[in-house]
Amino acid sequence: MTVSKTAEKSSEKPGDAAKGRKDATDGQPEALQLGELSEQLGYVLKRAQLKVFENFLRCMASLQLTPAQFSVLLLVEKNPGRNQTEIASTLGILRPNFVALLDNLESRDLCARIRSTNDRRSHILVLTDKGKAVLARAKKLVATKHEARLNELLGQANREALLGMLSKIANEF
Amino acid sequence: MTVSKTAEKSSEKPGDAAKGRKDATDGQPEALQLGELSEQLGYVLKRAQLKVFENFLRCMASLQLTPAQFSVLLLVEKNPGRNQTEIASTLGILRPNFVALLDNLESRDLCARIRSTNDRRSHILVLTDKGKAVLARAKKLVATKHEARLNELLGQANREALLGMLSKIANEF
DNA sequence: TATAATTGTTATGGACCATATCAAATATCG
DNA sequence: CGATATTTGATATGGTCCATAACAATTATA
Repeated sequence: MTVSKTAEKSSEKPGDAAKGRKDATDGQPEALQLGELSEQLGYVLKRAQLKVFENFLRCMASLQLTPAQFSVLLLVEKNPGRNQTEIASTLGILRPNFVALLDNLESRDLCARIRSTNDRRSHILVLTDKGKAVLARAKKLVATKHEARLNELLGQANREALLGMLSKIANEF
Repeated sequence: MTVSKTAEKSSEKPGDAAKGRKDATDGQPEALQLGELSEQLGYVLKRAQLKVFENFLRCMASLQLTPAQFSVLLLVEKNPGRNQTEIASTLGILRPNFVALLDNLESRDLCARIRSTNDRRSHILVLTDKGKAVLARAKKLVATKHEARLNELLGQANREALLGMLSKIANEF
């Protein structure tokens, strides 16, 4: 299969260069070739993560919860009575950076710091009633708007397989 | 190494609370329950992404290339003769933030900005010889150290399935 | 030709992440 | 017991990445 006879090497491959791209006279700007980039797991992983977070924020707009805040509420609900260091470290948040995050949640009356009676250095974390209520609504939003859309896109089985592989990477890589 | 056998059992449920966790007398700090967090795709996705980037940086330590820098080199190699706006935007990098990134690569003589003769506003991007050589070595490192480890962890078929699903999310979500 | 749009760039502010340091409280050990 | 070390929450600070506004030079458009 001989492709073309005259214009074989004569320029106009998608990215030729400084002398001859005429978008003005021509048509579209000719999309770039991603090439090996689309095979790089790190690249695709990052882009997918950004999309998922973006969608998460949209779904949670009415509750004004970021992914990090949501994860804190979830973890405190599941582990009431733990202190800041424990909650922060299992989320991979450094203690200094956890302070402002908690200040925010506490100022919105979603969770509370309680001085521990055992160890008066530490602050025990608990959800307030409002925090529990907001979290319940957040869970519903995530399930119906966020995760549902992922299921729709990938299918239930694929979504679970994806979760399993990502967990493996997160834990064993 | 005398193991005290008296305080073996403490009858504490994992998250009991402010009245009675005695790590001092007891054993381990009792790991927290992730609960629904481990089912949140966004959470697992983010953690996996961090792990993958971290490993990428380790593999590239000898070449001092970040994921972003590597992606720029890959894209410029595949699309020589494009300007900054085109390269940056297909990578999701805003033009202002792309300047410093390019300054870095250019100062290391990995790529070059060339004033276009068509449009003297734009800078055409090309890899230098050194840039091509470094990128070739980088590709080898990524293939043998980075992606190989992922294949080892997931298996070839699963790795490809993972890539496919992430691409779907990145593009269609 | 006058006006609008584009390109690379600078300046700037916000969000997130990491380290050092501190006071208060507790643990450890002589 | 008491001196020292460690832990906890907190502050200060710096780095990186991300986003917006603005600008000069250049090009496109009305």
